[in-house]
Amino acid sequence: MSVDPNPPASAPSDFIRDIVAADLAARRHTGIVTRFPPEPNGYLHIGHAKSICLNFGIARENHGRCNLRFDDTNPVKEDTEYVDSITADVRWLIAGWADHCLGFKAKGAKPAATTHEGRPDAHLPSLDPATLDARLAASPATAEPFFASDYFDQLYAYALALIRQGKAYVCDLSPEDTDLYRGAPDRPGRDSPWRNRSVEENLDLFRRMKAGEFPNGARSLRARIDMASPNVWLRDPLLYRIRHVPHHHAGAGWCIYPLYDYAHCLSDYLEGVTHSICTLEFVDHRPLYDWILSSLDLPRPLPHQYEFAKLTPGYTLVSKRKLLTLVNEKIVQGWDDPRLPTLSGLRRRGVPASALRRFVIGVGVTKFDSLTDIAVFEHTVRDELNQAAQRRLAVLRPLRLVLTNLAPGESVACLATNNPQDEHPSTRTVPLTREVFIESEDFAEVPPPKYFRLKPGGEVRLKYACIIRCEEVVKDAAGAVTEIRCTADLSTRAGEANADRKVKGTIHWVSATHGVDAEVRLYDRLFTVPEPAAVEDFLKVVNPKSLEVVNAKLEAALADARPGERYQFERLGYFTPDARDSRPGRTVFNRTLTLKDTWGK
RNA sequence: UGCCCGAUGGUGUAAUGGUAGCACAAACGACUCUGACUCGUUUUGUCUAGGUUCGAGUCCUAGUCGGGCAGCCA
Repeated sequence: MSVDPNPPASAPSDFIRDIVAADLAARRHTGIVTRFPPEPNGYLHIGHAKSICLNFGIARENHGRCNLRFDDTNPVKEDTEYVDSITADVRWLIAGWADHCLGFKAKGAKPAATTHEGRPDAHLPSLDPATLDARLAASPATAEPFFASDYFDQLYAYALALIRQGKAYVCDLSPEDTDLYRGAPDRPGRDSPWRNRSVEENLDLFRRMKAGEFPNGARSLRARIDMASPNVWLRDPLLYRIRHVPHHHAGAGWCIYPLYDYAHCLSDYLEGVTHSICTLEFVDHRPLYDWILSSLDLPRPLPHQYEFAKLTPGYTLVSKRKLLTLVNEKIVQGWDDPRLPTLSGLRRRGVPASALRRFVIGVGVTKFDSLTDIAVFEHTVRDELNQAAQRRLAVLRPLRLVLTNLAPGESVACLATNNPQDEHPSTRTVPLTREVFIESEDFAEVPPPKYFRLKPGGEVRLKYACIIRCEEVVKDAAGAVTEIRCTADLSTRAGEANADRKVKGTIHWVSATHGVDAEVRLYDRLFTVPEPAAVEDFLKVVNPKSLEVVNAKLEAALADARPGERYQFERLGYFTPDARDSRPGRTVFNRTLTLKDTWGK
């Protein structure tokens, strides 16, 4: 026996992981199965990332699995477009981290009738995740995520069983009357007049509901629990409603659809889920989750529900409805707009999945609703990108600068470091020419205090090149600066006699003759306040400067940058080619984040 | 005036009856061919009141404050 020389650094611990560990220690389960259960009615966002990382994280720490399951019990709001985007987003987020825990099933598979310890059962475990990748690579059409709608037959059978036990009944109350009979949180409800129908009548009516004999809303199947319960979710909650609409995954065979509370716990059971982790608003539903499962004669260990506080990051929104408003009102340009906290938006913006994971894992898991400082997220992204991003020179707002002592055709080769964070950094050559562009804010005719960039008569170093002195400022008729004329001291280049001469400022630049033009999109926070969700009209606090488009000058090496690559434009920030709008020969860059700026503006 | 959940620096969290720690943020300083990175220093905290205990952020009681719950949404 040897001790692991490299135990995982600070393995995360929280109240849910403690429960999982205790369950394992007590041998309540032989393996851990979690699930991530989105409804396919919108795009995944950073809040979902926390849930994904929690569920997949627990699976990977315990050599378990996490099933991706679509909670698709309401066909009127759902669409396969979302199934596809959600599947892609999840796989992107966990790639290289928890792929080996991803629970998928064989395409078209449904729960199989089995027996467990001599008792009848139904079960749909996941495919072995270890072979899933190979399977998907060889034949993508043979595996798919789980769908609650694949359990409709089994769920129907369970409903019949509940009816036979007198634990469910068909209710003829209209939706309005159902509301009235439910009472209020501080006032008990009243029994439905249909609560005491015979088992035979309930069976007959429920079969006829399924057969399509009744219109939408005419009847429902309800659990028979307690109309006076202080917990409103126990006041004979609906199990099935009538909806004469086809289903995007299950097809046209159904006109009754189960509700969340009924479908979710049983879906967990059918898949062999051990720990069903959801957000705080479901705490009140837990007794119902347990009631349904314990009311049926289920032979395998029952899953249990645990709740945690969802992630609420500052300066943004994570409400599907409000996100949809931003998209529909054209405040942003789609679900994958880089300003949105959607996973597709963050990906397009250039945020690495690894940084997103580190962030959502780092905020911790508690039962306390909190507002997470977006600076923590930004710090995490900068930290990852600082390590990984290649450095390049780019000028966002060009100002022409002429080096008067260089000849017009002259080109001085300068060695630039690709990434100083690398242990053995590689280099590239950038050409210094008579005319270059510098950042217009790196010159000030009347410099503010402590300004150590270029000013009349002042000196500054051109990064990777040499020290220059500002000799002359050229202006147009309106008095605006159009050109700076300087002399270059080539003896201060690396390797030359005066290479070590110090000047306070170093600025970036791009050769006017070798540089290329590019559209660069400068993104900023979408909202001007830390908690836009708390504002009456969130559209009033949209940041009018959340996107600025500039025509930038880039060093030539950037001409064939590809989507997926990430760069640091020195002294400016992190940028990535836009995957949607870039064309060969015309790369569009998105700014992921600026560099931290302790000098301020 | 029902039920449920919660409360630790500015923010997010850790401490599982025994030294209140970490990260971010902020401030100052060092370094610097990125005002980045890195490094150093500093500021700020257990909601209140009782109780149990040698000892309480932790356990108990009461209160205060905050959040959730009355979809045929999830």
